[in-house]
Amino acid sequence: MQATRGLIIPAMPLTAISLMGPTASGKTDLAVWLVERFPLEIVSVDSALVYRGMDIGTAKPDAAALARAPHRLIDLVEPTEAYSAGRFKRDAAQAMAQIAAAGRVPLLVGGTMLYFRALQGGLDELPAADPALRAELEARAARLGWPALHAELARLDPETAARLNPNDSQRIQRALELRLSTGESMTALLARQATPMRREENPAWPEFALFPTDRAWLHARINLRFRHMLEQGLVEELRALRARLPLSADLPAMRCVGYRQAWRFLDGEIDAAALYEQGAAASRQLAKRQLTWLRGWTSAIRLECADAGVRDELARRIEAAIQPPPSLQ
RNA sequence: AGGCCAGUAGCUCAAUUGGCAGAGCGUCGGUCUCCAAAACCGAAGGUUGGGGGUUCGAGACCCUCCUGGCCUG
Repeated sequence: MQATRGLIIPAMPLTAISLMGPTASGKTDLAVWLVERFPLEIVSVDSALVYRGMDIGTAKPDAAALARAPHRLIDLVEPTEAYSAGRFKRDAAQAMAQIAAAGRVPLLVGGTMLYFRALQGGLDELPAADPALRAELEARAARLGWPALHAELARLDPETAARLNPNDSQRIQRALELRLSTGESMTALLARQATPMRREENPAWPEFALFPTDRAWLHARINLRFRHMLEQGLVEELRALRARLPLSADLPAMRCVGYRQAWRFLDGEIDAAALYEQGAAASRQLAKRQLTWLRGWTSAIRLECADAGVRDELARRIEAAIQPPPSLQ
């Protein structure tokens, strides 16, 4: 037990606090508010906020918010680059260590659920992505179709092929990539791992999830927010990025919600009305997938985010987590 | 006022000479081991504008009413 900044740290140190939630659920505002009241420091858990220059469409916190509450793991790479869950796991571990060394507790805030899972131990040690090999597989798929590559995978790694749909391009590509680069099947590589996938049953630190039960409420917020993004110049932001960087539509950054649709608008494929409709719809669908993750995330404490009292509720729980009752000390 | 065209799933539209009402998008649910704001899978949803008629059988043909659009005056 040690005293840090006047707080009693429990014998089992509090390594972090997670704040998860679907897009537009109010995570950032809440996190900034919490940082001003507790010895916390924000680590962004968001696969889109890592891209420099993509500010409007990702709802990146503005300068004022960042001044009040600095965020780690935003603006890490150019939109021409590909980030990854593996890299996030390393970057986040480093950020969390630095925050802990400074006597604060990392507040992990975001909606990229695979990244949260990776942090909780759900990513085994596997070779990183191989861009050249992926490009080769991509080219082959363009010629033969993904079902043909799925058939190939069925010969090289029957177990993995059996659980993948013949159209599941990304996972077929990943499994082939592993098999071709290491000579071993993904099945064999995973079987050798000492640490089984932990999933969400045994979190290493407290997890909170903003979970709106009223879908219409969330949809209204999403629609309004996307309209504001367009008014704030999402299209212009992308136009400038395209002028500055050698971007293409198939880059991960350009497949982000809003940017994909703005790209098609700039190319004249859709009009302004369709840009709004399709962008808002993509955002609603993202939220739905995030909610699907959260439903199965049984260890997280759910908070009704449409409720005005959510702030104080969360503050109370965080206070209790940071400073456990005397009986535990 | 008269004439013409249209009305089918939440939206946009298909449906052979009258023969089991479908698709895309959206919506909902799910999958998820280094692209995850990605990629993929599944489901629900219809008194075919209303009423009447012809027919073994009508989304389709006939009558009538309603609604929208266009043209003419």
